[in-house]
Amino acid sequence: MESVFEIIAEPNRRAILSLLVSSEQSVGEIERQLRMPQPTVSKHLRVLRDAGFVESTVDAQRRLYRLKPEPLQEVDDWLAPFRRFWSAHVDALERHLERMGQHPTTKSTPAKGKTRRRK
Amino acid sequence: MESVFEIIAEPNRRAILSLLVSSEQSVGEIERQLRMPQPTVSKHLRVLRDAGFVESTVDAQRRLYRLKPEPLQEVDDWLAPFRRFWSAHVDALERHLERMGQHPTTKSTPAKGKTRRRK
DNA sequence: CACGTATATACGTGTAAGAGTATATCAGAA
DNA sequence: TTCTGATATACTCTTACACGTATATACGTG
Repeated sequence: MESVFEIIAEPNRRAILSLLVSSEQSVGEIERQLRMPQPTVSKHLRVLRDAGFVESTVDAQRRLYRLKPEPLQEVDDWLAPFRRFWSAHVDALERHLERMGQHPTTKSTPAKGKTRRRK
Repeated sequence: MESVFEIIAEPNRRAILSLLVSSEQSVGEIERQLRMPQPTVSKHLRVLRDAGFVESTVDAQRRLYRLKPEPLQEVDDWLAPFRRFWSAHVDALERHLERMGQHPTTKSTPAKGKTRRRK
């Protein structure tokens, strides 16, 4: 499995991680909320645990899984250089649109702050 | 190929992206710097281009590839909730270490306060 | 034109990973 | 102990994808 990027390439695993960001969950809770078969959940949790994305504690027959920050921070670190790159790009684009006096995609961006867009 | 996460799961593609963050490069330059066979480079560039990670312009026989920000921003956006999560965690850890009177990662603050509390 | 350089694509192959099903393990209740 | 609920693992099957090799396309130069 190797890298953290391969781990989060799997959609179900990303779903599980997103679910755990709010609070810890048991396997059954994950299973029900994400509507995926229990072995699937367990197998993905195994992968996530081996890679350090989650940890678990035992509560009677249940296992409670919770998030661990390090691996995703690694992804975040990898993104750092690109973040610098695209903020420069956004600035350039804004200056360009400014000179053009046009706002084709954004409708009069209110004020300051980073203009984050989502697809 | 679907998602941006699957695209960046491939180590060679990440290497190419990292290379392009500094400036645009031709296929041959990428090939030489990363020491990978030319068809490999071209194929990965094809994937990256189809996914919107890069764009290319023609310069005689060469094609110059450069980075496009949007897909990686998508990754960055997905990371946002987790960032909030782990910054809370770092704070908790720091408070905990504070109570323990230890600073394993930061070199400041010599051993002061013997508040040996356990959780 | 022919030739060399630069890049793209086609084809065949191996391998790994996810899905589904069945079963094993383990804890608690009766 | 036996039964039930909760979770983990084993096994098979299928598919996707990365790779290597070969070839095609395109451009520039002699």
